[in-house]
Amino acid sequence: MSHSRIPRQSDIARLAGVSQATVSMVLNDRAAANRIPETTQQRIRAAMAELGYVPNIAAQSLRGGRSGLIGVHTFERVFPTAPDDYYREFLNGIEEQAVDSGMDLVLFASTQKPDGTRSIYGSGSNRMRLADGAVILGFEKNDDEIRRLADEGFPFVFIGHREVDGVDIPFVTADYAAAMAPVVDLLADAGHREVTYLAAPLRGVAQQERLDGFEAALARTGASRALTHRVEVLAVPEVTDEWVRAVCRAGSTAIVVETFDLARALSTAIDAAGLRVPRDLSVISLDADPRGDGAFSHIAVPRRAMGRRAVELLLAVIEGHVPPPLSAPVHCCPPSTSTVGAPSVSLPPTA
Amino acid sequence: MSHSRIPRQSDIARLAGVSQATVSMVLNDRAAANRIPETTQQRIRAAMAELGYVPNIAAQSLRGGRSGLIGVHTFERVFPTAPDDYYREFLNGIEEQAVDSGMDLVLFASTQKPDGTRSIYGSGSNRMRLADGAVILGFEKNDDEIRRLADEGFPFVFIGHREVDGVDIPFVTADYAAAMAPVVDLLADAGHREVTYLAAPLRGVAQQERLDGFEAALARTGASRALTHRVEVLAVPEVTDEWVRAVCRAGSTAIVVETFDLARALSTAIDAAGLRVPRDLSVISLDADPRGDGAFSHIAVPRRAMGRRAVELLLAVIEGHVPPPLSAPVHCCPPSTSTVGAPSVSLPPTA
DNA sequence: CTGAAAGCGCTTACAG
DNA sequence: CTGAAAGCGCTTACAG
Repeated sequence: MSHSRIPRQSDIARLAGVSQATVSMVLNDRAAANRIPETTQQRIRAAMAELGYVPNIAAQSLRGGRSGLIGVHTFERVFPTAPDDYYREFLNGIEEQAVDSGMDLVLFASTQKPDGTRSIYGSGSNRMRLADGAVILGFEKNDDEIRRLADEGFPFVFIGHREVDGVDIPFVTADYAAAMAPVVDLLADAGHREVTYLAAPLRGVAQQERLDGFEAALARTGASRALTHRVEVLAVPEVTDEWVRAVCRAGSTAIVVETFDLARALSTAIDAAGLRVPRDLSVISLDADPRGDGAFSHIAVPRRAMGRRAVELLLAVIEGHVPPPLSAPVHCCPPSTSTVGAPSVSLPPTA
Repeated sequence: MSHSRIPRQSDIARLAGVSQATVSMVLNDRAAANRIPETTQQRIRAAMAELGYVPNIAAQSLRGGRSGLIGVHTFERVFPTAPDDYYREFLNGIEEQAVDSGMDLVLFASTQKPDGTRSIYGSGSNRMRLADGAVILGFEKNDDEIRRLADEGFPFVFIGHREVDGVDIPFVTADYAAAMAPVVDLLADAGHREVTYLAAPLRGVAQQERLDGFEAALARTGASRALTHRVEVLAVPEVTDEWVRAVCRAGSTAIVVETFDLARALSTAIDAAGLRVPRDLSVISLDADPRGDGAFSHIAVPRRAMGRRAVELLLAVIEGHVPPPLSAPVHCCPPSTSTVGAPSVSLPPTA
């Protein structure tokens, strides 16, 4: 337990018999450019190994260098208590790419205010500047803080489509519009005339893009295929067998369900209503169940890929390689057909 | 997009007509100590507000030593691909306490080597020093790296019981030994004479402590209650209805299952064997299902509480308040009785 | 090929 | 009551 003082570059320099600046050069691979002889480099590296040298990130960062840190920020809590973490797969992807890129991740927990929301500047100081850049995700957004961040020239990217007046925001989004076309085709091909779109009450960017994409696809094919839709915004507890029966009675023969938690509730409700999919009702989910055992045909939002892509994009922004605005679309997978069938001709049993 | 330079203390000082040092004093609430007049303070605060001043963390950190960062390290991957993340609840707890303590979290992704393992010094530099201290968790351990870390005087705590020769490691563990006593009592009280302990093949610290605790509790009450046990180490796919029948035929009337994934498999297998719990077989799980809908009575490993406690402990270590060695036990909750009944008198149906 | 020096933005004794 | 100065550990021109 020697508790030896943490070595700094000057310690290495002394041991290797060179100047501290030379140590820095070798460390930063500027050795070749500065024509430092291989033997000197080896001596320096040996000294670094012997003393167990590790750069002081704060000093590097202050000097203008890189910290090797990628920030992850949400304007709400990162690890929700709910068992099905919406952020989970994004984080997995971010982490994977961080591993591949040799970066570490900073989760900004200190920015959380008593009300549970998170603020970049709320604590009085922008902790984010510790990192070389940040990936920002989540439902909430705060245009003022985003604008200020951009104004400071801090590199960041969003997961999900974001637009803030006067700021060019690089973001990664899934190509919902493209993914919705096959969904609409599938339903139209099967002969459906009216579909109910079961939407989540929390209208985050991802949710809205799905609905917009769906309606756009519908409009595009509207002329040729006589498929209409109605939208219902429901919370999970509201998705009951009663509701399912009402949907059928109202004339819908298919349901497009927006999120995996609604899909779970819908599956239960359909069972409770004594209906069978796709015999009595066709269903497509616009989100894969993270548990991997979703009841319905679905398109899968490629969250993990989006997380990976966000880090790649951020790294490019940090390098200054990206002329904003730039978005990096990620394709969704098309749905399979198993829970889509022909429209039911008979009305379902009432109560 | 003014890209106005980020204001620093000297900018405020100029605007307020004071020196930069005075700005620093006001900022750090040393104004009173230094008897700076209220009017001057107000002028300074007004200037800070006007320029939107935010302290530079890197500079503060460089000067003061603290980074406000808590490292989280595992010797294996942090975010496994498996849907049921073993680390998940620990991380939730760590994050919660970080929020409460105003610290940020660093996930060391850069330390991952191509084989998927993670090494503190493997990359040539100890990135961990970037943080004020670290919480280390997971199955794997690397005594050499731990020893070196301790030798450097770097503050860290473990989640899970760890012992390394020559190093006093502060850790947080659940009090498995204490939690096993009621489990054994429950089974003995119900009249069971032989119980099968279904153990996970991955013998991590937590697993071993559970088994040790169980056997210790058995030994303690062994004289008075005639309860014997046999241990079977099985992977999830090996937990079949066949196996369940074999267990019953061999004379066990109860099963203690070590982990939640084994518990899930066991539930399916028992159903497949046509048996009912607790009528034909009593079962206790030694781990709560993260999904929250486990089939059996269980004791719950307080992972979230352990995560929180680990951060608290780490902060104490960082402050130098803790005379190592120290362990912070966390109690398990006792099991309820609903899936424990009297031993079945009849043998189960064969095939 | 290598070193001396400036400076990143801050805090903290230390003088006035 | 306030300012000038040192120094935290680094990187990067700039001289030799």
